[in-house]
Amino acid sequence: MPEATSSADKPRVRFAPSPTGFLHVGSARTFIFNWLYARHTGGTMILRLDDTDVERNTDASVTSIFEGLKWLALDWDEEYKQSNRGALHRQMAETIFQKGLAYRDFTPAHAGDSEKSGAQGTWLFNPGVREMSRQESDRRAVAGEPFALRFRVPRGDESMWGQPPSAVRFAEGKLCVHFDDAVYGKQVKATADIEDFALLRSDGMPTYHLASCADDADLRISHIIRGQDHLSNTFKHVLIFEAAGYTPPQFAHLPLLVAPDGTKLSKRRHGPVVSVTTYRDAGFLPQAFINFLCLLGWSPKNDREQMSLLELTDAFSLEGINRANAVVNFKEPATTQEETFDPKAVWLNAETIRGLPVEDLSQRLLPIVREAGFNISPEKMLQITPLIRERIKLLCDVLTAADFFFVNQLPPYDPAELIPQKGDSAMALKVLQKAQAILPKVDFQHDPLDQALRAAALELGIKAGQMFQPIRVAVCGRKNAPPLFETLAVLGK
RNA sequence: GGCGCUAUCGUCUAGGGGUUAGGACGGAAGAUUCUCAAUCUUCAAACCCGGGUUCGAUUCCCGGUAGCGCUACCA
Repeated sequence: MPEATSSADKPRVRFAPSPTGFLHVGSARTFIFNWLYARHTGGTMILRLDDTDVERNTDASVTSIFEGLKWLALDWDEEYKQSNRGALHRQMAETIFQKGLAYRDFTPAHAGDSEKSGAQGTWLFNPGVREMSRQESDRRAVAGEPFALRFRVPRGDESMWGQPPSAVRFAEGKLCVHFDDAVYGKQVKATADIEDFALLRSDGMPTYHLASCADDADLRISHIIRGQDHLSNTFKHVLIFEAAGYTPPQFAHLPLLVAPDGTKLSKRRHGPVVSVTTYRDAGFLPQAFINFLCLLGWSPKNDREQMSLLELTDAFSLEGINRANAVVNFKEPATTQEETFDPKAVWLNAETIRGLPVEDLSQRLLPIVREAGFNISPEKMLQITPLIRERIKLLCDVLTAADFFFVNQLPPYDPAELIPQKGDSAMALKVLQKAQAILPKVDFQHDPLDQALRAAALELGIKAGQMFQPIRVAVCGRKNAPPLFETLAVLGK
């Protein structure tokens, strides 16, 4: 397929969060997929705040979204706010209304809502209002009676839907709405199963469906890549686009991210593990986090797992997206502090850390160490970094892996730890005395330390390991630590 | 209740009418190393159920079941 040369032919995609909560991992993945698609195709990435729900919008949420996106360090080319575009939305509503494809509903909100769904079956419209004459409708509107504007979903008695190409046509004897999803394939739904949804609320504010479509049309969005929870809404959106005289864009719905219990991710139920900033604060690298999210619901189909942003961009395609929901395999936090992240995310992070140049890693580690109250120099940090690089999975692990480099006084530890394998406290004492005797004379470099301590072990008639362990514990305060000679060299006399 | 979507190891996934059903994480065992980590080797672990179609279905079709989504003047 020849590349489009005019920018008008390039894809335009958008990420459109509604600021009613913090940025969660599912939204982050939607952003990432949109971004990847835009960058892969040389298209345009748009960020649009879908803030039509005045009641539930919060500034804290807006902050959380920007904070999360800033950390991911993925950019966008254009930015919009729906609340600034009300005129556009109302204009589209007016257009649809004037075509006779929408009508005023003077029924008070929520009246008899318990009857709308449930055992009674599908609710389609409030009785009587759909057939109300234009004269009466106008009269009551002029009189100031509040109304919602509802879409007149074709029920088989309309003629205005005839002009091709229309998504509304008969299939198996039923009037149906059709569209082709890039992920889920051909989708068909009988209009008899679509209710007369609202376009405008009685306070004049647009609903999500209207605002979203009006903006997508106005911004010339070519591909709508979003969560699968919108798959059934898409029939309504197709209807809106066509009623307003636009060709619907290409849709691509993403499988949902769910919790290990199969339910959708929610902060209330599952805690902070669903929030992007939690991963940031726990010491994930944005690259690893992006990598992890990409593997949820998408596959390059060649067994590749660790991939750079460039490789992901290069490999990304809508065809690689699969259809089944994916579990984010975190463990329910047993204690309040313990976050047990998806093991694969942690592994990917550890791999990414290992792949980072020492200088970069050191630079990222330094602020964490300083934040914890240790005034350590960048030079020192640079020396420490290679010793712990293979021993940390999250950046914050630096505080537990390298603690003894930072403190003047080791916290108390069990003296029994000093006793070497197959040895006793007498041996430990012997070793430490020997070390005390010889170390002051040794040059604190790897090779001299190695030679001196091995020689000492030989002299004492014990194994090298038995020699090293008491020293390690005395120096580090625990048995498990980086290699001894390097550690001593960095620590200095 | 109605409508829609989905179903491969514990998890993420590859595959596809005939395969020893592949990879990764996690788990187990071993090797290596001054401990730990890293690394390497090995092992256990899956096609939801029932019908069809077919010489042959995990794969295609239908039904069931389960999960999820939508069914608001929320998004």
